[in-house]
Amino acid sequence: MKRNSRLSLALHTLSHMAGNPDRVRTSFDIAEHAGTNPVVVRRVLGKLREAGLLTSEKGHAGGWRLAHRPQDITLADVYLALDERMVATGEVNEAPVCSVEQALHTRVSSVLEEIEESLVKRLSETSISEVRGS
Amino acid sequence: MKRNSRLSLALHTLSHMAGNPDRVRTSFDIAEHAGTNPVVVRRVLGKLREAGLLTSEKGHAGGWRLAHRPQDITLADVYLALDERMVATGEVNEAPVCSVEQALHTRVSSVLEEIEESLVKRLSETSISEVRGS
DNA sequence: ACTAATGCAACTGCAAAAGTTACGAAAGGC
DNA sequence: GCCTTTCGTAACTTTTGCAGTTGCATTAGT
Repeated sequence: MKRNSRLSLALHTLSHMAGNPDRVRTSFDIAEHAGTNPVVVRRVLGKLREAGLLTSEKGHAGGWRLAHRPQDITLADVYLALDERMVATGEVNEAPVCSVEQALHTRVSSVLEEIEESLVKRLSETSISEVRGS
Repeated sequence: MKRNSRLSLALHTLSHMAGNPDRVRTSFDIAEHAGTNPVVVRRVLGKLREAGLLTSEKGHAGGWRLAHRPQDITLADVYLALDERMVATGEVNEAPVCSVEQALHTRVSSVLEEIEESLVKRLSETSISEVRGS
């Protein structure tokens, strides 16, 4: 797993959960399936819990579960929960050195923001329950 | 300079060149203005030369110059010359572990490819000569 | 009590990219 | 012809972000 690994992990996990929503899964099981580490899983899924997509329970028989029906969770929900912003950075030009750079930044940023929006819109058209069926 | 630093450097430099196309600039001058290092500048601008956007000359009075009229060079040309692909990765799933992951990858990749295309299209609408004027 | 799970903080390891140094090649001025 | 200036490029070092790891506290079920 290389680039966008957090997003990949999150989407992969939730897609599986969508196929069997009642089953509770431990970080350990998820990590094993995804070829990673329970702590990493908890870090990533923790963000999804903060966003209200998942719930987690401690102790015996604890683990992770979807907070909503699979068809009510879209790829955009997952993407936004991780606040990754693949396209636009939202960075602020700390020291706007020269006017050309400033103008350029403004111009490019607005394009990137627009593209970012259309990415989210596109992702919101697919729920995690409909990933199967190519 | 942080993320997308190569692209930032390239766009910034070319935008300046567009404002005074006949002036030859050395890597040293460009680096100084951009707050970086001549070798880094040569690395980045070298890609643009390969793509036919710039020419460089060695020796006394050598340096960098635009290969075309500023209005004929678009932001997309620069972006593509660096082959950065901000959105889509073009990565191939080396070991498609499970069918869910496979289906997910297919689905997400097609969205990202589409977004990548629209980014390039959007960037191609602006030339480096029209960066001024917010 | 004991065990199994999350939550979290701190540290390590690694890989990608920038930065740096060094040297060779070419072009022009003297 | 020699010297300076510039690019071209390779090799190395530094920085940085992130995954991975370890350790421990907390919580819940048996």
